[in-house]
Amino acid sequence: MFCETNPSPKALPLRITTWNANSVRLRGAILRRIAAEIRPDVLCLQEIKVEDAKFPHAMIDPLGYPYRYVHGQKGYHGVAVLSRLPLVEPRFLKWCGREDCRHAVVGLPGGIELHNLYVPAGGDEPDVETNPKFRHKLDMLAGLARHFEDTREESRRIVVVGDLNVAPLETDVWSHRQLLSVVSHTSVEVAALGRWQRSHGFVDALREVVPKEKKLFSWWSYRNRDWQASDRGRRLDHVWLSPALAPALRHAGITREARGWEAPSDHVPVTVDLDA
DNA sequence: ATGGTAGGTATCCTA
Repeated sequence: MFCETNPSPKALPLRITTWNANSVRLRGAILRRIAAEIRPDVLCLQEIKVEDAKFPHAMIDPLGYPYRYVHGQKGYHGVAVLSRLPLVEPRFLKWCGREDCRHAVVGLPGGIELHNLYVPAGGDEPDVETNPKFRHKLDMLAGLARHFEDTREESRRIVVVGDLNVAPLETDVWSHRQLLSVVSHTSVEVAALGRWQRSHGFVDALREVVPKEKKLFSWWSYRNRDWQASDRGRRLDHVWLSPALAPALRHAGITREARGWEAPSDHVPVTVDLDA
């Protein structure tokens, strides 16, 4: 369905990868492998866990990403965009009246608007009355839905990427039944994510390519002895395309083996190819 | 039902 039309005679091949690095300063070796083996044109990072002034630019200089937008803070959260292509009007958005660095927006050549997001994990208890982190997560998802609904414009060519910290489908977790009351897969979160997705008619790029019946994960906890053997994963990292951009989708995939690389993040890279 | 590991930071918080 996504190969029927060529949206532009001068379509630009564009590979975008999203990855929750879980501390960018510890991931030099993995960043080198992503640059060499996945070779994205644009690499979106979440949980860089570093303030802008201490971002490891020297470590990234050899990788061929001269255009960078860093939106970080000390210790927690933080997002960054590394690009081979110029970034147009890079900026950040704030949510829930907080100073958290969770959302960067950059323009790419061809009029593409790229949103790089880190949604709160939400703590342990899926109860907004007792757990302020869960309330924050639902508030941010609701705020994003409102924002994209209020600014909806069918011609906008939008890519939303990031760690959205919700696994929406039954096959996005290792056990739907056992995770129904575990934060990331509760019905209230899935509904909130769905409202945001529908607010702008976003297409879930990975599920355009991988059938919904097939299990698909992008995160495996550090707390399992053997992530590969137990395979208790979840799909928390996503790429969405606006309706105007969805026909440009050519491929999408998850670099599962990166979970087994030396000194891994608990998340692996998720990549899409567009003819944009 | 529980605890398991990793990262930032400076004593526990977050995931």
